[in-house]
Parts: sequence; C-alpha cells; structure tokens
Amino acid sequence: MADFLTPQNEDFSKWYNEIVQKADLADYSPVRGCMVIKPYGYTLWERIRDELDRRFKATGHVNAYFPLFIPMSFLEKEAEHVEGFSPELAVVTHGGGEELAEPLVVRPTSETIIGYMYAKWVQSYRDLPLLINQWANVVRWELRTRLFLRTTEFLWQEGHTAHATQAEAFEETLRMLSVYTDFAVNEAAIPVLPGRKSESEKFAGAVTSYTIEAMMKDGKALQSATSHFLGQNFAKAFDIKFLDENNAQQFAWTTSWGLSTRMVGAVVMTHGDDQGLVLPPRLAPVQVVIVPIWRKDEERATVLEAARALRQCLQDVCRVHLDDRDTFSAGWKFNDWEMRGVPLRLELGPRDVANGTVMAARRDQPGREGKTLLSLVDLETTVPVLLATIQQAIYQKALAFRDSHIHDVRSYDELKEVVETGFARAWWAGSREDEARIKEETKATIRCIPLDQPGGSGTCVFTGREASEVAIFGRAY
RNA sequence: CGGGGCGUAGCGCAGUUUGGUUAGCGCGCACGGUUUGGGUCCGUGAGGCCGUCGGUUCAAAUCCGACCGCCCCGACCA
Repeated sequence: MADFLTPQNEDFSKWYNEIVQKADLADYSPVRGCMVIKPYGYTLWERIRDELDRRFKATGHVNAYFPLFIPMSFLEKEAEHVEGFSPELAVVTHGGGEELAEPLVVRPTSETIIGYMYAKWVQSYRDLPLLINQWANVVRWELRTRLFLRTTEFLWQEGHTAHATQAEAFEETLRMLSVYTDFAVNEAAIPVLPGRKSESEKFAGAVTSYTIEAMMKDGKALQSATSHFLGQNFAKAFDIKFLDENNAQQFAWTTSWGLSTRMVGAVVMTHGDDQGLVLPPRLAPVQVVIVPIWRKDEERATVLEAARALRQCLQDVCRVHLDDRDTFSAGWKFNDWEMRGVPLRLELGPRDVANGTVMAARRDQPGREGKTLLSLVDLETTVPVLLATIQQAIYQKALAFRDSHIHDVRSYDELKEVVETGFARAWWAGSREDEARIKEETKATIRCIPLDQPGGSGTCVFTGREASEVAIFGRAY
C-alpha cells in the first residue's frame, strides 16, 4: 500500500529519515548537523515538555534560565568534565568585531556555570536544597548527526540540584530517574529499563550516572534520559560551600538530570510502522481527526454541519481536528493522517449522519480490524475511553516486543548472537577494558546495570569470575 | 576523520559512459472540469545559472581539477 515510505524491515534507517520529514516533524537546516523542528514536531515536543514540567513542579523544582555562553575557564575547573566535552565544543572567539579576551563556550551542558552561581547563592544549610531546572538549547559538535537522535544543537531540560547531604543528593538522583521512567511509560508508552551506567558510559564529571534505556523497533537501544549523582565533584570545583548546623564548612552534594528532543526520536522508533507514525494519545498533537465524506454538494453541507457539531462535542474532552479541506479525497486524508500518527480517526459520511453513527478507525490497528461503528450519542465519554485503550494497547505492544527481544545469556557466544537483534542480559564482573573489547568485537555496549536485579550471584559472561550483578548489553544509537 | 554513494524544477529521478538543436519524466503546484466510504481522472499552464569556481573545446549537465554540501557505513556522543 504505502509505497510512500520505505518499509521498516527493508531499511529501518531510511524509514526513520523519511517519516521524520514526511510527517512534518523536522527538516534539514542549511547548517550542517542542525535541524528545523516544524510545527507538528514542535507541538509533540511541547507535549513532552509540559508533561515533564508538571512532574518537576510536583517534586518541588522551579525553573530558571542560565546563559548560553560559558567562559572557557569554567569548563576546565573539573578535570573529567573538560576531558569529556572538549572535543565537541563550539567556541566563540570574536564579539562585536573584536577578539575576546577569553573565549566563550556555547554550553554543551550547564553544570559549570550553574555551579558558579550556586557557589554565590549557597551560604547556609538553610539555603539547601536548591532545586532548579532549565529548559534550554545546547550545542555539541557531533561528527555524525541524525534528526532528533543526535543533532549539533538540541533542546532539552537540565535539572541541577544541590543538597546538604550525600544521602539526600543520592535520593534526588533516583527520584528524578523514576520521574523519567514514569513519563516514558505513562505518557510516551515506551517501556524502559532504569539502571546504572557502567564506568565507561557515565557522564563526564559524575560519580554515578543513571539512565533509562529503551528498545527501538530495530532492536537497538536508545538512552532516553539520564540522571547523575555528581557527589562533591562540582561543589569542590566551584566552591559550593555552606555552614551546617554545627557552624562547620561543608561542600554541597549535587545532581543533574536531563531529557532531550531525542525523546521524539524514541517515540517515532518505538511505535511507528510502515504506514507512518503511531503516536501515543497522551502526547499526540492531534488525538482525534474527523474526516467528513460526501459525494454531492447537498451532502457536503449536511455532513460538514454534522462534522462541526461533532468537533464541538469533542473539543472539551480531547485534542480534535476537523479536516474540512475539499482539495483532497477522503481516502487521501486517511493515509495522510495515518502517516502523521493520529491515534483515532472518525469518518463521518452521509450514511452516518442519517443513522446517527460515526466510523472510528484506530491507528494502532491498521485496516478493517481497527474500525468500529460508534453511536454519536455519548461520544464525549466513549472517545476518551477509546484513547486510553489505545494508549494502553501501544504500550503493551511495545512491551511485548521488547521483552521478546531481551534474552538471558550465559556465554559470550550467545551474547554476540543476541545483540544482533536485541538486548542480552548477563552476569557481569568485568573491567572497563573488558567492556571496550566487547564493544570492539560485537559493537554492543553495556546499556545499563538495571536497578531491578535478580539477586544472588552468577558467573560473569566475559571473565568467568563470580559476579553479583547482571548487565544489559545492546547496540545503541 | 577514514570508506562508499549522491548533488539536474518544491520533491523523486532520467540524461553524463560515447560533448552537438529549445534539458526531459513522474509527483507536487496554479486554473478549468470530473470525482470523493482507503492516496480519482482528464485537459491547460507556471516553474531550471544542471552544487560552486576554474580549465579543455568551435561547442560542456556531459570531459579534467579544486572546493562546498548532503546521505549511508565505521571511530566519538544525549
């Protein structure tokens, strides 16, 4: 049917590039590695942003804004941090026609400038905790870019908190990881594996990094959000000190956590099919589209009138759009809205108007099987129920797919085979060097050491040593 | 940064090997009609510095050189 789109099993990568553009999510910009987020894609991002922001506020955080430019010297204050980020910095050397005394870095992340400010703001334990988030753009000079998944400039939120005790900061790190998990599961309908990053995958400057890892439809992993326990590393680098109850100087304990426009790519690659996007109702810019159908002009008038009434009836309970363009046929519109991933389509024709019905077509169930004839009466209650059903259904589908592509492996050979198509779960007690070798030989990395552990101990899949933890291996975006 | 592919109308491409009238095709776009319950059909029309610069030639989309850009595969990353 859809020769408009390369089938996923033919070339998943090509499918992704095509659908992102054809569904009007984004377009390539004249600047290498950068993208233009189009209104439809941006609305999706706004939905993501609003749902996260609500959760941040609910957990006591407030928003603020820190500058785009960071003095170069700031980055250099934390050794691991500068080492990790220097290869991908964009640096401003001139301003107003003059060479700058000190180059300014375009922020790749804001730990340093926020650390600097926190040092000024924190004097006493009474000033803590400091729980600030910012919505911003950041720039990382990537060698290889892909729309949403890795662009030179991207949008994200970065939370930065400072605490009086290690325990409190640690608790915050895990709390925000669970906020991300909750968002991924309940809003994006994406099952994720929350876990700890291995030494070699952790954030530059962190003590411990946590992540939620999702599986895309090609079996590859996408790191969808991260939460870092920074210990006192940045507090020491930027002198974030306070007097405790006993009038003793202490360094603060800090955290940072972020989720980016990459999440849009995660939604696309988790739910999309050969007809196009499949958006979870909770995030979809348009949840319900009404497609009126008519043959003659008299029909057009009555059908459109009924369609407008239908929109009126639904607009308080969902995000509804009436496609009343008369330049396209009904069939064309069906395909068009399917490509855009609208969860529910209501087809309203002369027969329906006469019978007081409407044909509902679920995006997650293509073709006839997804069609049900609904009564126009009570639609304002049946439609939200149907949307919730769809939300659940696509989550369950993604969950079933992921779980059937995760395998417990006992040998390195098995691991090699499994990561070709999904994730391998294995006992692990290896070193950074062991991990590097596995990556070289299999292209797979430790995606995370899941928080959810089986307990007990086993034999490390690579070294054969006794291991107390299992790790998830997979190829990643 | 290494390997591969590609730059011709808004999009997708043919033409380039073997230089030669006015550079084509499909989709899209505009207008008219027809159609509309799964991407209607017909007609008319608009739209091009053939990626850029330089060279060879009577003559270059076509041959040569340099540069720029994009996509894919690797090394680095949310």
